Amino acid sequence: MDYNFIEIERKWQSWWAEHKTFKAENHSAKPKYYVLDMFPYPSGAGLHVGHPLGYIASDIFSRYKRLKGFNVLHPMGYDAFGLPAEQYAIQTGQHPEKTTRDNVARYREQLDRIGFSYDWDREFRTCDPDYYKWTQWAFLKMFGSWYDKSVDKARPIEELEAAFERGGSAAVDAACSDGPAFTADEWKGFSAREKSDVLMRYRIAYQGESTVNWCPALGTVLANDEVKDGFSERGGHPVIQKKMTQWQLRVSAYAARLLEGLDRLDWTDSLKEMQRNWIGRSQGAEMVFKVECDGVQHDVTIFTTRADTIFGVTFMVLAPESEWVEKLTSAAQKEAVAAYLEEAGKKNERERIAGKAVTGVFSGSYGINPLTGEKVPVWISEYVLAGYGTGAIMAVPAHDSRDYAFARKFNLPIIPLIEGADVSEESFDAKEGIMVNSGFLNGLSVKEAIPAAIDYIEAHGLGRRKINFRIRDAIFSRQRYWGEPFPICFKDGIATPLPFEALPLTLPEVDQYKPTETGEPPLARAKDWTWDGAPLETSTMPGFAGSSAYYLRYMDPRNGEALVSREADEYWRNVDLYIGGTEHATGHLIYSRFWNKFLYDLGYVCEDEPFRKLINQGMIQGRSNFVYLVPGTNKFISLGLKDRYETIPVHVDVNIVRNDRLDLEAFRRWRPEYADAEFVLENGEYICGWAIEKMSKSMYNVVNPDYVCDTYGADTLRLYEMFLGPLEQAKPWSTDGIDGVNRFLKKLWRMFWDREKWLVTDEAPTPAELKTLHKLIGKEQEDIENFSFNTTVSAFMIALNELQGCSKRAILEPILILLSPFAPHITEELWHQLGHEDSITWASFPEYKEELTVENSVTYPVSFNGKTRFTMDFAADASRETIEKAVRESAQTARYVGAQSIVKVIVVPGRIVNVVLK
RNA sequence: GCCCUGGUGGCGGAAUGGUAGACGCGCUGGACUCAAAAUCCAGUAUCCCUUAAAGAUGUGCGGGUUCGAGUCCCGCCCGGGGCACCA
Repeated sequence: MDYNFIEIERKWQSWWAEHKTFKAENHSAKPKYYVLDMFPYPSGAGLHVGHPLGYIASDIFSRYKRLKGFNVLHPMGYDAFGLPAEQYAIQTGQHPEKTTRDNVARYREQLDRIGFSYDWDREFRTCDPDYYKWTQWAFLKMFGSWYDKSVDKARPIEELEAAFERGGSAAVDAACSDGPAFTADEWKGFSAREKSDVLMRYRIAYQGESTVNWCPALGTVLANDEVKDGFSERGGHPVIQKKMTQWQLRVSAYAARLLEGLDRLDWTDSLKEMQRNWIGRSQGAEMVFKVECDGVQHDVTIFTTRADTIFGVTFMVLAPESEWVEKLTSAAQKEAVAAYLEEAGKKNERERIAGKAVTGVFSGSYGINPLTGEKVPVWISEYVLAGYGTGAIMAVPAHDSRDYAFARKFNLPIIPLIEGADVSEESFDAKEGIMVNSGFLNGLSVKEAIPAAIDYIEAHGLGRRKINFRIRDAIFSRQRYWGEPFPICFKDGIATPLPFEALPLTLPEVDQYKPTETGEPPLARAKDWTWDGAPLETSTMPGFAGSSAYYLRYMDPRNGEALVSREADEYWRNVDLYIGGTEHATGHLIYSRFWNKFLYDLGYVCEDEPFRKLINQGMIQGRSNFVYLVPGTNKFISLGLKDRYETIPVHVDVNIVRNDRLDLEAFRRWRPEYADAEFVLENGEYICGWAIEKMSKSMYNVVNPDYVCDTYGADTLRLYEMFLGPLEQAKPWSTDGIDGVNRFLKKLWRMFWDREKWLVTDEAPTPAELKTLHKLIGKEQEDIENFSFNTTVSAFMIALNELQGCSKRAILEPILILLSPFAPHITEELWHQLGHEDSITWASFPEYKEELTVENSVTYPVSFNGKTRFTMDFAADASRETIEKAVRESAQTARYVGAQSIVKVIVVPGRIVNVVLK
């Protein structure tokens, strides 16, 4: 019998499906383990070999955990709302639902071929109304909640109204947008419209005006994480800053908890660091500067992290968008300021970043340094951001490089405050040194001076300690069709939530998927897009809405009454292992944590962090191949000879190259223009050049997993992707070496079969064979737990080499179990051939016996200077010569260390390998 | 600029502070074969050298700690990723 992987893989894939082998029950006596992949967006291009890397790793771990006796939840689904399907719809008129369904079907087919152990009964798409009902539900809950800072959690909005009733806005300490304070009586006197406006400033999902990223080409707003360097992440279109009223999520209210929660997570340092940067906590002080403008006094609050440098303030700066600008512009400067604002407003974000030009204008007003009483001019400049802190700063050019550049440009004074700091060429930004020119702070180090300055400021009522976060609220509406509709209508212009019974509010049909002529979102095209006579919201939710709580839905995917039942939630709790790429560090992984914490506050889920352990699989890059064309001819030169000709490199499809050798016939067939290509060969072969590039169609380096499954089988693909290198490291795909793992599987097969002859016997294994087996068991266990899958595969190869010719059931059976997470098909087949009825999935991981793996060794006492000083362990086969030499050398070593402290020296032929000290 | 990462043969990559280069690919030679494929066996860091033995040199660079450093410490260089007028 031959190793016919095509037949074997097909057979077991359908067997698993029929027997629902991987169905997870929500009740079990076994301990639970939840393994999740970041679900894919089903694009039209299908999967390439890079996609399954993380899926294979998580599948191996799932199967391993099952062998270890866990009840494993390992689900899969699709993040199906999104831009590409919509843009395809705009071009072709095809409904995104249809495109999505087709793409999902193709993904499913490709995934099925790799033999994943998903519980497909739990599959869903985020665009299924049964699913997005719960996305809409969560939104309504956020709409109906506010954030109480005094207890640090979200609470129902009714409780806020009650508090206003009792004591007005002063009665609560809430995370909210800016607005005027009011008393209980004023609240009671407000109209319905006014009350609604006030509450909107407090809601966790709220509508508010802010500067947003507007992408004209896409016709929609984007969240901060969807913009990279001033261009949209999807499509790469320019993005501009625009003030607009949009739905937003008050993520900023959770900033401190999102930051603090990271300490309890088993994530990589780099990913935690990315989130920390994104959240951007900074500790400092708010200080009030009196500012006089045309004889009128104002109190302007600034934020600084360097309160110690207050004696070096030589000017103040306002952000152009700051509301202070209008109040603090003097009559004399009005024109100049207006001109500056207009100029600044024209620039888009990209130019602002790229230019980094120092620009600004004098406002005409002067502030008073609260400590020195000194008068300093107030300037306006775009280097100060309106959205951070208070939108106003005190400038200390001697110790802040941005202030320094500004001071130089506009000739403002620079006062150094740190002993020995030379500020003639550049500012001294470091937080070290001894303070000078700083009144009561003189003589303190910077680290002492910062708290001392803040203490002084607080004691004199000039300001207070303050922690600022960089993270902004998430813009939650998109002017697009293919997303969740908002369950919100506008009754008399007041945003009103739809009742729960109205969910899911399904997407209406529209005749076209693009915005209307007047620039309204596509949903404005829908007929009768109203609820109870009131117009419905026409924007839809962003992509991250559907992916923020999907891990909860897998626990209980068909529940019509709740996102997840309390029972299911309390059983599965949260994700034990989450595998996916780093690209979601500041998007999905922040939003999910926020969303989960919100649901936790309201008591819908029992864990406040969704993903306990997270592993980032590295990206698989493409390995492109080149042929070298002599321009103007049809002649191609092999790599080693190309320098003898004038050539240009041309990308060649990697699928017709093996081990950098070009398949000449396939090349001639590849393109009509190459049909009569000529080749200059070396040693009868055409050697291609290569380069590591992103895997993409245009570079002809895309490798489809189907191709690998056809030629080598899914088991080879799985093993090979793991063998390629460490899971978390980015690495190029190359098919070089795939033969090696394929050979390994064939070798395994031949331990069972010699052509038609069944080889397995019930003979008892030798000690050496047992030693090999137990070495393998120990190594497997350790490496899998550490996600070191590449060395695990190596360990199998070593074991098989050592066990050559051994066809004993007592050895082969445990090996099949060990290997089954990696190569489930071949092991399942051989397992059944050994006479088992049940799936290998339900076998137990073999028990590890350490005593069977200890190296044979002989212990000798070593004496010198007439005394036995220590013992040495030698390999059993070490020669007399070796031993004598080792003793001589170790005696020298012993003198260095002091012989008494040596307990033993382990020696293998030739050299001392281990000196064990007491 | 700041923060993560990583740097080891021809290639992918192994190495709790203890024989550097496991395992695989590739390459060389051999066996089997009419021949090839498949399979199996042996060799394969560099230098010196006909070869071997024996040396010497070797983990980006320069120092240090240690009986002993790819691994730990200090200072650089280079690649990959993230953040960035965030006061």
